Amino acid sequence: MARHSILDILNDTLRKETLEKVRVMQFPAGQVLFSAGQNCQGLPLVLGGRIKVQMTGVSGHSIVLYRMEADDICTLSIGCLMTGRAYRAEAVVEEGAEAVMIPRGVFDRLMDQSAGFRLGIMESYGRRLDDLMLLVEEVAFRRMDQRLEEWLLGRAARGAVVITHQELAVELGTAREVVSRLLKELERRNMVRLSRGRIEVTGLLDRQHRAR
Amino acid sequence: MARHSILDILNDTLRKETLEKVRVMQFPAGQVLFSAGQNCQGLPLVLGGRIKVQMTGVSGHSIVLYRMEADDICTLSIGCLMTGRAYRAEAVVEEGAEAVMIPRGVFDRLMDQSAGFRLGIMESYGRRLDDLMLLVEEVAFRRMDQRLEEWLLGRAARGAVVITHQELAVELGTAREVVSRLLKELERRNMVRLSRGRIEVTGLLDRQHRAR
DNA sequence: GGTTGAATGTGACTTTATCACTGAAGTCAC
DNA sequence: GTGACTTCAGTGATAAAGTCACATTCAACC
Repeated sequence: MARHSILDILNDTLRKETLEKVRVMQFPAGQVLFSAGQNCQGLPLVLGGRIKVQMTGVSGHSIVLYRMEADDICTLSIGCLMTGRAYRAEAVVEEGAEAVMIPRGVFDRLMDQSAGFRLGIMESYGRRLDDLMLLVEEVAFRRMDQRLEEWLLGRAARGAVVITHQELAVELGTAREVVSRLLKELERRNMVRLSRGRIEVTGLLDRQHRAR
Repeated sequence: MARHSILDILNDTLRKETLEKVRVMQFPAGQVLFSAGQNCQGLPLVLGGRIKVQMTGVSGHSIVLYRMEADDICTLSIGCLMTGRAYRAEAVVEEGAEAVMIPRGVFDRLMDQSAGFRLGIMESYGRRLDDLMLLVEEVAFRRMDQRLEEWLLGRAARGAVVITHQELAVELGTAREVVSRLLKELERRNMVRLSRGRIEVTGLLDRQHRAR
């Protein structure tokens, strides 16, 4: 069954009516949920899996803006849904995802009838704005070596990640060569072990646990 | 009288009730509308003037995220208002501004009663997300000299701006020295004339009008 | 086992950031 | 008006990051 906290908030009648009008959809890894220039068909409520949202600049470079996981709402879609503008970013499924697509009419009705639903939407928007503001700061001011180390820690503290340098460059919004060189340096310092398409974190320490 | 398009959308009863419960406030240039860490007192609807929203990173550097002018809604405040989280950014009045402060209760009521109000809020959110996404791309991938030229064009095509290099650095999210050097180079090429706290644009051409 | 394409490595060079200053332009007190 | 102060701007040296061009390596597939 479709499990999403924003649906739990609804009263029984409203939830029942909603569930009758939506369908749960499965998205295999790799599938593009939407891409730049496309129009929005409905508001996705993510039930599971992982979806990354990235945009490609005029320069042709891409950067990952944020991720959606279980219980997230695709906030980006709301604006496109309501105003009819096209998406500016692209959403790609990373881990087979499951989502409910809420069509415009149902969304309007839920916004009208449920204060809880409205709160959920507003919260989601707030989080997303926060995420993006933090990203701006990170991209503008933080050093790439630190950002790389943090990414690795967040993703694979003492484990291994399967990712190419190119993909990692898109995560951080930089160039592949920069990632390659920084990783090489980390390997030289015995903090990671590199192999083709795979990075094993062996001795990275969290910044907090290190002397500054 | 308080003129804001999102108030015009309301029906007469609702508008009247709303206007009774809010007050129009004046903010002189330089005043800080809110700053990081503070809690939100209400949703500002901007009636006039100009307010810049900027954040300061852990590094101590600041960057301007976006501006609000007449008819804008301080989207950032909604999240803080609804969830009780503190502001992460700071809003500074640039040109004497006028705004209506909508308290939480009134906001809830408007969201509940007016589909038009909801649409306005959602549109505003969508625009803001778009702005921030574009900013991320700009900061991550575009060259500083181009960004500087565009800023100057957008702000003072063939006129003069009163701004220090430091302030301009915050606009672009870079260091003062970088701005100084780039400006010096533009002056050398007779595209601007520099004086203390003032930049006169004399011969900058819009990119579209130039050969690439 | 050779071919192919993707992934990674690397040198050379440019742009941007950082640091540590110097000097110049305004402001204010007296 | 002159000196003291403060803010703003200029600059050299160096480090970090981005760009370009190409070399090498690896894995997969006939």
